[in-house]
Amino acid sequence: MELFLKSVSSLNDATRVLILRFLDTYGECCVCDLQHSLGMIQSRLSRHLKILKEAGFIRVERKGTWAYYAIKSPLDTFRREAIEEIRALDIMLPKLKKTSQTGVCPL
Amino acid sequence: MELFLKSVSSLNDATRVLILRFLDTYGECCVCDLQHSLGMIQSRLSRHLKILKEAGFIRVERKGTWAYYAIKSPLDTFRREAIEEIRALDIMLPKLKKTSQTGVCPL
DNA sequence: TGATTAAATCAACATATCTTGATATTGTTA
DNA sequence: TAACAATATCAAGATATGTTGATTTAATCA
Repeated sequence: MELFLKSVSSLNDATRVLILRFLDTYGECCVCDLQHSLGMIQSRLSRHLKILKEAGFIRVERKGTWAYYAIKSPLDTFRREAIEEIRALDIMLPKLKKTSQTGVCPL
Repeated sequence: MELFLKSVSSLNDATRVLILRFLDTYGECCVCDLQHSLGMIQSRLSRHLKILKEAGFIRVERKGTWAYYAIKSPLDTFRREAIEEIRALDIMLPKLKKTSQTGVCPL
C-alpha cells in the first residue's frame, strides 16, 4: 500500500506531471536545463525531482556537479501506463533550453 | 490535466484505495454495508465515495433510500490499470457484512 | 402529516503538501 | 586551500485534504 501511494502521490501534482511530460518528450535533462526551460526556481525543482525519483519514475546520473535526470527504464506496467496517460494530456509544453551543453549556466 | 489530477488525487488516500479494493472484491455494496464492513463512520465514507465517483472510478444506483456503489464499467485503460494495481496490493481486507439485504441497519 | 432511516453536506480542527528564500553540501578549478 | 558552481536540504508561511460530530436532505411508512 505504501509503495502504491508513493507512486500515486508523486503523480498528484501539476508541476511533477509537467516534469514527467518534459522528460518524456525531450529525454535526459540536467536540473539546470529544467530550471530554465520550465521557469522554476532551483529548490522547487529539486524537491519535485526527489519525489519523482523516490517514487520510481525517474533516475539520476551524476556527472561532476551536474545531475542528469531521465524517465527510468524499464518501468512497470502501472507507471508506464501513467506516463502514457500523461503523454496524451493536452499540455502547453515549454521548449527545451539546453544550457548544460555549453557548460554555461546563465543564472 | 485537471481530469488526470482528479483521477490521481482520488487514488491518493489509503481509505479510498481500500474502498476500491473492497468494491472490486465483493461487487456492488450500499453505503450501509461499507460502513459496517470497513468500520467507518458515515460522513467519512460518504465523502470518499463522492470523491471516487467524481473521479470516474465508481457509480451509484439509488433504490429508495439506499445508495448502491460499484466499480464503474467499462473503465478506460488507466483507471483499469489502477484497479489492477490495487488488486495486487497486499491489503488486510475486512469481510463483507451484508446488512442491507435484511433491510435492517443495526446502527 | 409526522416519524424513521439512509445518505449527503457542513463546520471546525488537525495534518500534510507546496512554495520561497536561506543555508548546506559536493565537485571543480584556480 | 580558497572560490565558485550545481544541486540538495531546511525553515516558515500558505493552501489543501482528511477526520469527526452535527445538521440537512430525501425516501419510506405508519
